[in-house]
Amino acid sequence: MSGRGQEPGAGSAEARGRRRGASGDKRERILSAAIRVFAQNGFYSTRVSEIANAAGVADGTIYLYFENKDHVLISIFEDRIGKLIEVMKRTVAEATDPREQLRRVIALQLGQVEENRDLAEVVTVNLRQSSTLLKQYATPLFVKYLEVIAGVIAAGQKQGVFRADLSPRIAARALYGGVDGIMLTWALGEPEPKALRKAAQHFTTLFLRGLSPEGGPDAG
Amino acid sequence: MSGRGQEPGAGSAEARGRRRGASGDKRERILSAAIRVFAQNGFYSTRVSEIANAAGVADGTIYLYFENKDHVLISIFEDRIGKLIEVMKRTVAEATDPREQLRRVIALQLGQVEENRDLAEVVTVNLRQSSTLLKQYATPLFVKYLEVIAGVIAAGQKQGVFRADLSPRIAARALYGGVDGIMLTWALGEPEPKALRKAAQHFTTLFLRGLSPEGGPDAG
DNA sequence: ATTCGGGATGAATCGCGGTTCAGTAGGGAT
DNA sequence: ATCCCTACTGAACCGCGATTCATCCCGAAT
Repeated sequence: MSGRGQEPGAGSAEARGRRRGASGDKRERILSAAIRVFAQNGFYSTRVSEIANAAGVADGTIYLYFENKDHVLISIFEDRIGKLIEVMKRTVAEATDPREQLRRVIALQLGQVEENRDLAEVVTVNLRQSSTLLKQYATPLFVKYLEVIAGVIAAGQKQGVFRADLSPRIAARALYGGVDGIMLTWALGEPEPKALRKAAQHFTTLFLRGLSPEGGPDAG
Repeated sequence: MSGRGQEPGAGSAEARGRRRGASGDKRERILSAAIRVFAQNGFYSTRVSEIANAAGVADGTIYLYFENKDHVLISIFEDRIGKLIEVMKRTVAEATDPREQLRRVIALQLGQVEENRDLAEVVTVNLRQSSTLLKQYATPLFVKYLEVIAGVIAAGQKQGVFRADLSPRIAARALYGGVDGIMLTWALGEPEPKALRKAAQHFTTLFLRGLSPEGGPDAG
């Protein structure tokens, strides 16, 4: 929030790879450690020293790379979710049939999650922490996400492959909610990856069927 | 967590209505004040003194009725969500057609929420706070909720009004997730009650259509 | 009128943990 | 070999806020 923050390694030194081996990726190490411990304990129950410990750095080092504890979480959103949205846009662009696009979106999302259970937990759980600051950063990303989905649905409606009497934005929320609900129960519960894939399968079927205009059956 | 906690007013005195007017409902006053401020600031950002202030009692009074701050939140879940589940069971029992049952469940839930936006925010946001303690109390309730829904869906499948190739439990999660997603965006966003009702309408349509076995169209 | 008992009060306590910053270390330049 | 520069360290600081408890208050009982 202040105005300091010249992160180390931002200068020319970093570019030519300084220090032991671990120097350049310290920020990254901290972020991924933070994901791990936030997933484990939740944001508020996590001590900065725990993040430092998990990352193998000193407490103070965190503050060389992040303004404060809040910004560690914020950076997780910006880095990881931002990337996810980009990937999602690209994935959508790879197909033309809106049904196929939705299938891919769901698969992508739950697939990502499968590889990174901790990130899933951080996202589903901590997106909701109500600090005004976090809302401020998370909400725009969330909206952007919804817009991508809603866009696909609207396009499908225009093409006539989806029923037109549903609001794309509401349907997008439902899609988000469904995926999120599945992620949540998976993140909290049984770690079997099979379960997740099956759930994705069923949910896709359910959702596409829900959007289908007439008697046209559909499945993933 | 210890073993003290003889809450005041638990004895005979309370039964015959003691003290000013406000005595017997103090616990209730605290709970509803807590819902208000938790919704506003989130659990962790809320000071106990803020709850006390909002309830019009002294800080220490909170501890006459609740073991600690955690238990205030836990009590909200037990009181409010427990009641919601009871009401839901009764609502389900009022209808026989599974489709109608689901319609009512969705309407009930979003209806409740409409009357009590703060509770909605507390539930959607704080159910996820990751303190082990909270999980311990919230998860069983959550499971119970899912079981009610899954039961309705399974019954519908047996009767042949829902497609049988979807796991009732997964569908239940999707229902939960969808409702939750709608609640979330509503709680965070525009306060128009119209929007919520419309969303409920659309979601019901989407979901029932998704469950429909053949070309049988369906709507709420 | 006085005493009794328990609910209510809220200022003081006390531990916790985010943040700081004086000091360390090590690589490069000379 | 020495100096310099900067990333890094981690012990100490300090404010915050949950919790406590000595005290007050008020209705009831006698």
